[in-house]
Amino acid sequence: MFEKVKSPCDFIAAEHQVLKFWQETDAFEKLRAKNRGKEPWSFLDGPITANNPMGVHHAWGRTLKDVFQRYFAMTGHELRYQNGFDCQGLWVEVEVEKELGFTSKKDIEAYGLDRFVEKCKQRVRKFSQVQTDQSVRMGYWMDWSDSYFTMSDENNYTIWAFLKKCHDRNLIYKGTDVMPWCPRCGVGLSQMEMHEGYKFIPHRAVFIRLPLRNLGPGKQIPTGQKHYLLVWTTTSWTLTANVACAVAKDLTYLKVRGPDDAIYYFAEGCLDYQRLTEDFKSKDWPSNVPKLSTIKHIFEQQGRCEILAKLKGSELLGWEYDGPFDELPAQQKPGGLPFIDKSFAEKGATAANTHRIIHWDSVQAGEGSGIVHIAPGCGREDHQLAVEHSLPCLAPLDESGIYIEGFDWLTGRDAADHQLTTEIIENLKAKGMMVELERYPHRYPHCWRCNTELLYRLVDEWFISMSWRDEIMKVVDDVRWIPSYGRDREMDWLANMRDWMISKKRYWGLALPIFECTCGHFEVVGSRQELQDRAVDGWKEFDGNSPHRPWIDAVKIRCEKCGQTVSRIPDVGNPWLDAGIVPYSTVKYHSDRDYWSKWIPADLVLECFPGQFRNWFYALLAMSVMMEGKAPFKTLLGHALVRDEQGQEMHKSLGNSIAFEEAAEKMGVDVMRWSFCRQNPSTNLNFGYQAGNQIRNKVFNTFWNVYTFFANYARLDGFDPATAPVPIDKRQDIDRWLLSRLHDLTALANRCLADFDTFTFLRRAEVFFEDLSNWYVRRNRRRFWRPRSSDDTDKLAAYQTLYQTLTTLAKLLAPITPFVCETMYQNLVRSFDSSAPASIHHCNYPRPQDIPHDDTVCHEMDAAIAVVSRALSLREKHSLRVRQPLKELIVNSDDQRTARALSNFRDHILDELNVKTLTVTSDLAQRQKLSIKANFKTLGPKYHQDLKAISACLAQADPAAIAAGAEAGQQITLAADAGQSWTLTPEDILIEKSWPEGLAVAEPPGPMIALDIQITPELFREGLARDLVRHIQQIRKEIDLEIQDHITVTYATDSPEVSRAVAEHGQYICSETLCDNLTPGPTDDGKAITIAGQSVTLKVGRV
RNA sequence: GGGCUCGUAGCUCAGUUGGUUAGAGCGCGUCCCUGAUAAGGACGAGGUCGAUAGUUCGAGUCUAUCCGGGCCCA
Repeated sequence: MFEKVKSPCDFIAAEHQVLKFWQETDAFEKLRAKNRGKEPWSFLDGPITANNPMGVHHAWGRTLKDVFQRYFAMTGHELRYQNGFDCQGLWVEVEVEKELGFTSKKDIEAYGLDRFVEKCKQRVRKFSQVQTDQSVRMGYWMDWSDSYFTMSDENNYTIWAFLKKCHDRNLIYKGTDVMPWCPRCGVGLSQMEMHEGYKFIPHRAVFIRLPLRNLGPGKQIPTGQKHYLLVWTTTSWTLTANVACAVAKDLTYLKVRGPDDAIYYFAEGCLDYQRLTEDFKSKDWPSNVPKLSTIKHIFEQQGRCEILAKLKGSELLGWEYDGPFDELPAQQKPGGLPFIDKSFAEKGATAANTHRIIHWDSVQAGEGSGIVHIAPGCGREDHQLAVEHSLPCLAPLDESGIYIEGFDWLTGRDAADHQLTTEIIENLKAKGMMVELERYPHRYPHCWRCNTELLYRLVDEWFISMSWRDEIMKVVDDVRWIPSYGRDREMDWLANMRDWMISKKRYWGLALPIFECTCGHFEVVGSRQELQDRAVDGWKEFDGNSPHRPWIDAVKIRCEKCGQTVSRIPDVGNPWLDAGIVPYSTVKYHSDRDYWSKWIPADLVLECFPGQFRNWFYALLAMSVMMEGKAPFKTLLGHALVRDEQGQEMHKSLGNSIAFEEAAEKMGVDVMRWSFCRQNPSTNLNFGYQAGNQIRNKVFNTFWNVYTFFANYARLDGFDPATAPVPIDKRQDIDRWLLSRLHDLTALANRCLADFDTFTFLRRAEVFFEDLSNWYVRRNRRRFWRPRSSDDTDKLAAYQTLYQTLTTLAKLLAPITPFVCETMYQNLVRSFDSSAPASIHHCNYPRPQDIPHDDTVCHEMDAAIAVVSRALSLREKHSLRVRQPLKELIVNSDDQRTARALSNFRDHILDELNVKTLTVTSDLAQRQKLSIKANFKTLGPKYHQDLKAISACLAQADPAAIAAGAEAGQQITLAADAGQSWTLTPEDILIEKSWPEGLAVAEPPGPMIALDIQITPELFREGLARDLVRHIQQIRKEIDLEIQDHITVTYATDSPEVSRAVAEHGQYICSETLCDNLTPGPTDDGKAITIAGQSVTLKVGRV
């Protein structure tokens, strides 16, 4: 027997009950057991960073992952259900540093690497547990005892194997490069990480003048003259490392007499250039920063600006100048600093004596002066230019952004210190080099973790050469990308990426198995065994520890080349190595190759795509191509970002982010899941409680209310789902219609979910709920209320139809909203059939072929609904409430289908519209009253005097006949009694059509229908009776009666109309309201109501 | 500068292989219904489908160019 169901439902409380139920009944394990050995369906989970609690944005991807896993389980597949945690890397270190109150790497070293790494591991364990608990709450079925951790030994050693393969192909190298560097983290940022932290902020920018030593070798500056290069920079600290200046050959430069009557050189295009005019208008422009001046303006302010000559950039090449900080020892150090180039050193080349103008294609006129200050130790392009033009490099900063030895008064100072910038500017002023100081806002990179402004440093790091990118690009087309432009994104990245920088000078992460000897030779160790075999020292200290710093650092090997004892490089690895190796490290690649082949390539990878084309997807593809020459997944589904309700990015600092737990307990997990699944994954999701409420009202309340309606009546009626089904042809058309719709939805659900598209499915499901609730249930309520009788076949048909629909619907939606579907299933199915699967998630997914479909009935219903909708519109237009019965609905139909539909669904249409009769006709238009008139305009000129007679004659004629003739374009002959006759052309007749009084008509487009809106006194009284019923029902509700309770009603009214209505329709009123006795009488403390302007007092009592 | 992507109602978005009158939700307005009821429903206003040109019998849909937004790369 069904349990009584309450409405509305406390969905959140119900979710907790279901969680308990699953846990107590081991539901997940039973599902696994059921599917073990079946065809595999392989999902590969991208590791979630176990560094913080998960947020609602994680829940999107995890919901989709769960949905597809559940679907493929219900269609009889074996799954691995392995969740992954990303554990290693700087992001964890940063959080641990915060916990411990550290501000620099020195703090970590002082604290002790072993303790620090242990703290990192603890943090990962803690948050992996938090995320596990959260995931369980959201109904994510995974084997939570078997999650993989990227910090595992297996994961780390498998990366070693990958790196070894790379090294076997000579792809690993150590390179120096200038890279963005976070002085706080003491670490270089990869190309991948750079993108995260650009911010529009103002810096102090300077125009300086650098005195020319000559105008090219041998061309002296005329005595008495001063010639300057005008140079501009936003990072004045880099001026200390200036080596050269760059111009573009083809650009035009001006020779200008400027301040101090000196000669200045800069690009012509810069003279009047309005810098950052667009940005100045934008809302991002800092309010305290004034608009930028043009060079012309600056010069004129300082005295003069007189153009003396124009030169091509090529004419400036080779000119030599005095650098801004040539007095620094570093500037005078042969070979540069700190990476001393021997060949330069031998020639005595210093930065200071190298200063000259070089060519660079990228120089443009515009921002700045068109003469670019080049500091090869402080900029990536600068460094490349230095290589091309054989310039020494000065790299002034250490890893904390502090000036190294050799920079005199700057040494030991922090380059990012504002005070230092001020001092540098003062210094330039004192040397007479300052021209102008300004504040210049620009997009400047920041560390995406700690928000520190980045610097550019010359460093040495380890790289994997990507010379083999073609091999990776080849497998990109083996993958199905959803959305399809993902493929192009990935290809774009692969075509443009630089070599992969894999080292980081940090502590918690993959220990790069690179051993570099002082002799220059380096080796890559490919496994733990290999390391043990080659260890000459430290194995004992290491053995028993995870392959992390500091323990791994103890192990030494012997250099193959020179025999020296060699240490591992201290660097740790890029965390995308950790995640990219997962299809190998977590799927027994090394221990069980058959198992691996069974699961890889995975059928599906599903992640949030922003960023991942250059991160995880890239690492997966690259590493797998290196390992096995193929892509490790077949389909990739990417989804976009979660925004707040207004479409703003969610940020804790903005106060608009929603914690997962809060959403779960306030909105409910099923609602959350629905909102994720109904979203087109390629567009950002605006997530919030208002949207959630909408979904709960629209979808969940509707679903629940239909379920409640069914369950409570079925319970009262003793409906038994096991009763032999009423044959489909013995059911009503509307039953066949509903089942056909269910058939269609089932087909769509299978098609969509197998194709990883929840969104199309759910949009259709929402329409289905509408139809189910607002059409099927509303239309069939009376079949369920009907008292029991000897022939209950029709009632049974209704129960069975709705029962099948609800149980099928629950199963169809079980992957999407596993909680509410489970709740319904337990009551609808399990309460009767203890042999049914214990959980809905153990059921087979519904198949369309098991549900009947009748095409004709669907089309007919569409036609019937269209008529109803038009008729309701007519009622609306004429302010006729539906409770007021009307006499007749006339539908014009000249096609068979509509006619058949109207006859089949006649009762539904009449009942729905509260109309007495339905007439179908093919000539509704004929009911229009035609009137014809003479067209005096055309007749006048023809029959001057006869007009009156013609007019009289037309008034006598049969309008229909005349109009028909005129419309057919025929000539019309009129004959008067007097014997006169006229021949009229169609234009001579004016035809006017009007509908008879009392008929409301909906004209084309759309089916033409008419409603007889004349309300006779009988109809009016019937309307009154219905109003009374409605009010009595309302009172029943107010005094909390059960639906099966009987009542007595006493009423009092002065209105003879109402009294007569009661007299005529008492029977009807009583049966509708389960009233045993409806009598006039005293109604003390009764309820006063007004119906149709008449006041009535009602008193209702339970029998 | 190059690549990708988007542009449909006030807002958020659907719109299948080109095919009658371009849809939904929210908001707004006017009502209705109520034995699903702390809900629900109907109707209405609101659109040059970013612009222009082209292909076609027919373009929101295909092509080209331009304008505007976003993402990515340089």
